[in-house]
Amino acid sequence: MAPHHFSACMNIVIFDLETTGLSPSENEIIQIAGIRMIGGRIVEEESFATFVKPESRIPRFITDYTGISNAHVRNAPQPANALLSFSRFVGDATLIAHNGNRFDMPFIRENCIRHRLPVRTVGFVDSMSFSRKLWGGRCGHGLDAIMNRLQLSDHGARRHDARGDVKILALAVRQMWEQLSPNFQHCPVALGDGVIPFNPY
DNA sequence: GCTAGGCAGGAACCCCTCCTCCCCT
Repeated sequence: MAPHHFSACMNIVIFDLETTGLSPSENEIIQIAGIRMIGGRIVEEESFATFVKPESRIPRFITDYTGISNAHVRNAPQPANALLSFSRFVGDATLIAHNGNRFDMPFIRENCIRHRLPVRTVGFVDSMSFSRKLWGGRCGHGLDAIMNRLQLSDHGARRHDARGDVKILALAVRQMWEQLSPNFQHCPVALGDGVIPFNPY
């Protein structure tokens, strides 16, 4: 089997979560979306998206922010099932999320604990690292700032819906990666670890 | 009309610790 850091750059899943708030220990996941990128090519037809049914109601300000209402999640899978589906989609890919070191990965980890899901380790890269490496520490590294610098439009995607954000993030990652390592032969920023549910199938 | 938790980078300083800001919903 190829070393982890090699396959890491070939098979990537860029993903995003929408939640009921900012605290991984207090708040709940309401949407997961992912899109695959192989060798720098975004594979649109290999996309993943699901709403997730939270135990509590979605606060009004979250519905205003994300466009996701209680009606959207009424018949959605429970968190454990949604996370297991996501894990199957991920396979042995390396994950990328924006500010995922502090937000998305802790949310997944907390949910695995909360719902007693066994976990497995996957490679993880925070896409903010690409921006810091390219543009340094003085400018902003939020997705909006990166979109502006790359002159990326939202391509009609709805911002703050995971399906829209993940498409935009994939384009941004592809461009930033290309500027740092044009052949996509290696990952130009630090590769870390994360956990997602272990899926027995 | 509204909220909250924490990593990483930089400074100051010699190797860690502290601080502040950022960014995600």
